[in-house]
Amino acid sequence: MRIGELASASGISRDSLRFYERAGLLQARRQQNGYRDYPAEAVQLLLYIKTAQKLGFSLAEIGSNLARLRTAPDQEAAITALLAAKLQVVEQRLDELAALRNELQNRLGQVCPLRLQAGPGTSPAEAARKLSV
Amino acid sequence: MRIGELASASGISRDSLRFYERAGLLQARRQQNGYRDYPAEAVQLLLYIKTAQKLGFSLAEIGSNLARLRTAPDQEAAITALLAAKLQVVEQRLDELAALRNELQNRLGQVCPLRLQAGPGTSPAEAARKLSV
DNA sequence: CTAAAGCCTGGAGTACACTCCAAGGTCAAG
DNA sequence: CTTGACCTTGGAGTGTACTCCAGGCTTTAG
Repeated sequence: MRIGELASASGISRDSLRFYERAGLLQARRQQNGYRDYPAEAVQLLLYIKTAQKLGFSLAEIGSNLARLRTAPDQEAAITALLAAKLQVVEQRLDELAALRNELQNRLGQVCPLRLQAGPGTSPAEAARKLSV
Repeated sequence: MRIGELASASGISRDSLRFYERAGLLQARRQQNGYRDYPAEAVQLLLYIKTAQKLGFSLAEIGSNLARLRTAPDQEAAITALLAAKLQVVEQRLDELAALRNELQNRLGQVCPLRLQAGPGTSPAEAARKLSV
């Protein structure tokens, strides 16, 4: 599989794929002509990378996770550990966001969210204060 | 209030405060000697900025939100609209994260999350495939 | 055989949000 | 009157994750 195919199969630009290679996330064999040659599984690996990014992992973190995975004596245990760690991150973010949502809902739940505090001649800074969550 | 005081009161570095000024987020009057002079409300405004950043708004977005706020004919309606927009963003992120959490929990819920698929000689790419959420 | 499409490399550029620095002005304490 | 803390400016540097480009091979289609 050449880089262009992988790019369209994964939805990740050729330039990004080469960038990932420099970052150590994605290896490629080379054909005689020097072209990169990817195994079919690379698509899945990129899917994983994308997901991890969505979860807020940096490429560096993803890379070291993959490296740990490669060298783990018990790969299944390693994967379970990674999943558990991911789950923790996700749940922490969920909590934070839920707290923010509740704050917002409280303020919107009032008939007029600012009526109790607002006076005439409200300054921008005052308005901002009322916006602070 | 001078920049150093505001920095320690808000937990934002002096350099960042000057950066925010260049970005149009934070104005300051000047004293005779040229020193920046901030009103006490600046602390609250920075609190709002921090919160908005946590919510994933870029400084540019935050700046234009503040500008809209400043010029809104009905400031209360404008704030309500901003809060509602924020709430939408937060809820969308909550949904995405919840979906990811469910995926992770499903995989972890199995006695061994990979037992059904794993065989001998599992390659890194295969392992990654199983990690794809 | 030629043209187009695809690949290679190294390096520059971009956007974001800082962060640090040099060179210098201001001010209060000792 | 000096020392040290604090302030000013402009500009350079950092890290992340790309994105684009020039210059030059290789391959494929007609």
